[in-house]
Formats: sequence, C-alpha cells, structure tokens
Amino acid sequence: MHFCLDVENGAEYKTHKDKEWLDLTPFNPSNQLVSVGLAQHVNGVWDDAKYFCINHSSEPSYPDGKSIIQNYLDTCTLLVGHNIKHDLKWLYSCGFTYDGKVWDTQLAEYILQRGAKKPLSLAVLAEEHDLPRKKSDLIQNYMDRRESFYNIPWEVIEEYGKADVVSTCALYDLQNVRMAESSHLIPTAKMSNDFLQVLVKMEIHGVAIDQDALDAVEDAYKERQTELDRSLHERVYQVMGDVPVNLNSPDFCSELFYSRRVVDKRRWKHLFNIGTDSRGKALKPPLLNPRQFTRIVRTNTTILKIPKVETCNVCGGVGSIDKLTRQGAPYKIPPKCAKCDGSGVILIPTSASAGLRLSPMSTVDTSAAGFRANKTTLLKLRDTAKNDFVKSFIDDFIELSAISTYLSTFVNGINKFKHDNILHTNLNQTITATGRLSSSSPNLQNMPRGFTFPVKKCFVSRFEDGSIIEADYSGLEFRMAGHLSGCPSVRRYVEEGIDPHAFTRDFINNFDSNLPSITRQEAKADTFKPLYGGSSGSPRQRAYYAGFLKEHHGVAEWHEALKKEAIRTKMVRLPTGREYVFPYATRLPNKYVNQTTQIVNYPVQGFATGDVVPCGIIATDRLFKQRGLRSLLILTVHDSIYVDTYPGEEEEVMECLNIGMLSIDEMFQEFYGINMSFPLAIEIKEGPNAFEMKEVR
DNA sequence: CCGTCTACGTA
DNA sequence: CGTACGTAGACGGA
Repeated sequence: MHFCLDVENGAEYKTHKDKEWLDLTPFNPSNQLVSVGLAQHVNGVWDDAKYFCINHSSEPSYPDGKSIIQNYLDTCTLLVGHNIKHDLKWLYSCGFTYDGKVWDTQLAEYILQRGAKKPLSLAVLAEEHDLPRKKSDLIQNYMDRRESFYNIPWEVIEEYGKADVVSTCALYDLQNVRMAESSHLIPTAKMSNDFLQVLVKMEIHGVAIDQDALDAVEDAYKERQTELDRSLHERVYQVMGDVPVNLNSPDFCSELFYSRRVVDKRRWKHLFNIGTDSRGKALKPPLLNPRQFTRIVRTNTTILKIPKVETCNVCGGVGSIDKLTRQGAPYKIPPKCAKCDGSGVILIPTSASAGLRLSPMSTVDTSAAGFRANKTTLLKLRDTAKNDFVKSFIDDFIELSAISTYLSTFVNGINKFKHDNILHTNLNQTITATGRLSSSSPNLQNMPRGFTFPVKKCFVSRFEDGSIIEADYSGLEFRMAGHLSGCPSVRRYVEEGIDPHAFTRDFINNFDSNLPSITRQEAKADTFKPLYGGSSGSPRQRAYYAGFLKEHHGVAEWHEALKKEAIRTKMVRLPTGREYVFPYATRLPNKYVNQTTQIVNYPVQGFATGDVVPCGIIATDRLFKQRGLRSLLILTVHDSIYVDTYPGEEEEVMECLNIGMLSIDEMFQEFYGINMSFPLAIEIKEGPNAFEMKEVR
C-alpha cells in the first residue's frame, strides 16, 4: 500500500548572541507536531487526503488519530513525501514507527536535475510542471506575524496541509513518468531514498556534547583571543594612529596591511573583475602584467598617512549640534555633527606613512575593499616584509583570525544548535552539484581536523564508558578515479601499497632541494589538482602535474573521453546511472573545453562520496540492525562514519564497519546490477571523544 | 532588511 | 583555468 504524507509542526524563534533564527525541529520541546495529512494510492489513483489534528490550540486532537496513522504506517510499503526526512524526523520523535520504503519527491527531483542547481521547493516545482498548487498565501500573513502553526486557525491549516499532500501526489505521479523515460536514474533514486532513512536516524541520534569540555576550550580560546587582541591593538595604534580599529573588517585590514585606500570601490571592483557568477563562484581576475598591475594600483589608490587628531571645530568636540525642531524644541537625540560624524574629533593627515606597507604582487591579491588580508596572501607576503615587527604582526593576526572563527562559528555554532546536550546537524541530500551531502545547523563537515582542534573534545559518547569510533575510506577519491578511468597505474599504486600523497610530497621535495619542503598533508592538494584538471602553479608543481598525468596516463585519457562525451551529449553519466548536465560544454577555438574542471571532477566526487559512501553506510546500518547493536551511527563527513559506541560493543562495531564499508561490490550488485571490484580500504580510530582518537589496527 | 563579499574551515 | 560545501561579520544600497 502506498501513502503520501505531510506533517505540519510548530516552530520557535530562538535568539542566540543577539541573532534570531527559526527552530523547526522536533528536538525543541516547545515545538509540537500539529497535524498529519495522508493520501492513499487506491486502484492507481490517490484518494482524497485525510487530515488529522495532533496538537492544536483550539481544535481537539483527532480521536485516536495517532493509532489510525500508525495503522496506516503499518500497512504502508511506500511512503511518499516532499523533503520526507523532515516528516520522518517528526514521526519517529513522536513515537511512530515505520519499516517500509520511502520516496522523497524532492530528492527524486534533485536526481532528475542532474547537478543543475535549480530550486527544489514544492511551490516552484508545482508551478513549473503545472500541478495543483500549494496554498502558501493562506498562511503567509500568519508567517509574517510569526504565528506558530499551533495557533493558526485549524481550517486554514487543514486547507493548506491538504493542498501540500495533493501537490506532492501529483508530483510523484509525474516523476513516475519521467523516471520511466530516464530509467538509468531509478537505481540512484532508490539508493538515495534508502540512504535517506539512515540519515534520519543519524540526525535523530545526533552527537552528544560534553558541555564542561566545550566551556573549558571556549575559555582557553577567549583568553588567547583577548591577549592577541590587546597586543595587536597596541601595535595598530603605533602604525595607524588614533583611528577606529576593527580587525574583523576586510576594509580596515586592507588599509592596515597595504597602506593604501581605494579611491572608488565600484571602479575598483570593475577593474579587477571582483564578484561572483550566478552559481556563487568567484569570477576570474583579469590577466595583467606586473607593470600594468602596479600602474592601476597607483592610479586608483591613495597612500595612507598617520592622522593627527584635532577637536572638531564645528561641534567643539561634543559630536552633536544644537539644532531645534520646527516647533522650537530640542531634539530628543541631538543631530550628529556632520563634520566629524559624531566622533567629536577630526583627523588631519600628516606626512608620516601609515600601516604595514606590504606590496600586493598581482591581481590575485586584490579584493573588493582593496587587497586581501587572508592567511595565504599574508603568509606569501610575509617573506617580503621589511622587519620583524611586520612578520610577528602577521603571525599574531593570522592566529587571531583563526581563533575568532573557532569561537564564532564552531563554539557558538555548537551552543546555538544543541538541544539538551545533543547536537542534531542537518545532513542535506539535495544541495550539492555532485551528489555528496552537505551539512548545516551547524556544519560539522568543516571542523578543523580532529587532532588539531580541541573543540572536538566536547564530542563524546552518550553512554557511560562508551566511546567514539570513526572509520574512513583511505584515498577513496584517488582509488575511484582509478576505477572509473580504468587506469592501470592507479590500480598498481593501490595494489602495491604506494601512498600517492607521500609520492607527491617526495616528487616535489626532490625537484629542487633549495626550496622549502612540504608535508604529506600539504602534498594532498597537489595530488588532487591534476586529477581535477588543474595545471597551474610553481615550476616544481607544474612538473609534478605533468608527471602525474604521464604516470597515470589512463586518467588523462579518461579526461579526454569525458570531455568528448560532454560536448556530444551535454551530459556525463556514471556507471551507476547518475548524470550531470553540462549545457555549455563546447570546444573553444583554442581547443580548451568549457567547464573542463567540473566535467572531470564531478564524476569522481559524485561516484566516491555520492554513490560509494552512501552504499557503505546503508550496509553498515543494516549490520547494526541485524546484530541488534545499541551503538548508534551519529555522523558522516564525506568519506567517514562516526559511531557512538555502546560499552562492550567496540569489537563488533568495528567488524560491522569493516564488513559494511567494504561491501560495495555486493551493494552495487544489489542497487545497480554492476561490479565494483576495485580494492578499497578503511582506517578505524577510537577514543573517549572525537579529539583523543587512536588508530585501531 | 537583504544581497554581496571576505574569511575561516573541511573532504 | 583543482572541485565541492556552510557560517559569521562587514558593508552598502534599498
């Protein structure tokens, strides 16, 4: 029996650090499940949606609503919904159970879009395909007034909610037709929907937070932040004089480091092609030789001077002026002095140069406010710095910037989103162009790497004497590039146990012994660059990139084949059937193929982290269930799985990870009917928290 | 108030 | 012509 389902729920506006955000989750005790709408597929058509009140301020709850819904779920074999992960989280959190399959119309639409990042809301899709519409205008006023669904009149909710179900049913019917026309996408849709059900569990489990550990790390960071802030402000005063200081401001930092002020920001942006394209990617800077670059910089900036502070001669230092209203009364808030902008002082430039006088080297160093003050640019220019004052300033500034991010994004992020010491991140399936997950609220995919980041001490087991176990695929993207391309040399590297990143490191370090050597971690970027169509860099990097494609010539040949496929079909298809569209793939007169870097990257990224890893996670989840483990899957970060391990289950959890994550061949047979016999390997770490992890043999 | 830009971090 | 992401703060135009 097939059903289509949609829930409505209460949502609370929350405040954290003066910022407001809407909490829609079932994990917030002030949010309630308000209603459930259900339509049933009978004799090939959807019946009229039934609508149940669960919790509402004025409407009595539907008599036996919960058990009626549970009875439907018990007979259901396919549950359809738009963004059904949200509905399932609510149902499970309210005690409902469901064992059948799901079909998320949003997820299916995402797969049908083939990497084109177009809107996926039910409203837009209904409009686009001329389906029965959502009735968003019914609730718009209530939403604007921030009325909770719990308080919106019941008749309105019922009409709105039923319309959502009807709209979703129609979209599902249409998708059946479109999927039949592109039947190679069906296995990906089915796998993704199975994966969705594991993700629901992961999000509900969440990560347990040790608040004391988090507070301790926060205190340590804040102490260091205060010290760096004080010391940097002192030094800024020496080189800038008595000016307003904001080390978070790109505008101020540009002037501080480069001693120049942009005359006309609009013209500056135009000159250096600063901005983002329709997909949010940075535009390419213009090609200028050093002479042209220097000339443009000189003619469009003024040199900054240390100002002398004088009392404002208009307001006499008060900052406001004695102006009366038309009625002759004084203003409640006296108008600001226009001359000094309310500061009471005016700054007269002297002949002394201000700032740290770094010289930008090229267009890549420019930004909208002038010049970039990020880690890479500053480290690059640090070598050209005239004295130790500048060098140590740069070091301390870089450390402060990092600590500020750690505190504002990560420490605050955890505190902002956790519910009762459990952090339920969102694992989003329909965001990326490639098919991998994204993570939000908070983003747990961009935490600094484990052993470098003490904040991870707060990620602990919820079980007394429990532990955190993490398993990740070794060199997955490199291996899958080898599988997809059939490159014999990549396969040989894997079979002979050659570490590709160590190889890269040694190649680059042996190229010229006079240059500083790089670490294995740093070499990773160089391994991936040629794999994803990159070729520019320093002489030793370029030599390595050329060497990579010569060594792994199968990869180079595959890149050419992919480009041809993209030009011919405007599409690239993976062995799993997943597709990506490249509508502008053409060969330009200079032989370069538009969108090359995406054409060669998407298949590897998508296959490895969008097809292989989800299959490994589904398999691991099945093993946990079969063995009745109490340990919980709690997170995945692209090529890794985290488990909150129940004490005593450590060995069995590691066994499940080993079997599950390495059963891709079987999983691919099941979902896609294809072989994936390329050798895979995983590494397993265990610890009392996500910081103190030790590799387990 | 909202979009753009910069910066931080990850695989 | 490495790719893919999310979040916070500053800024600037409505």
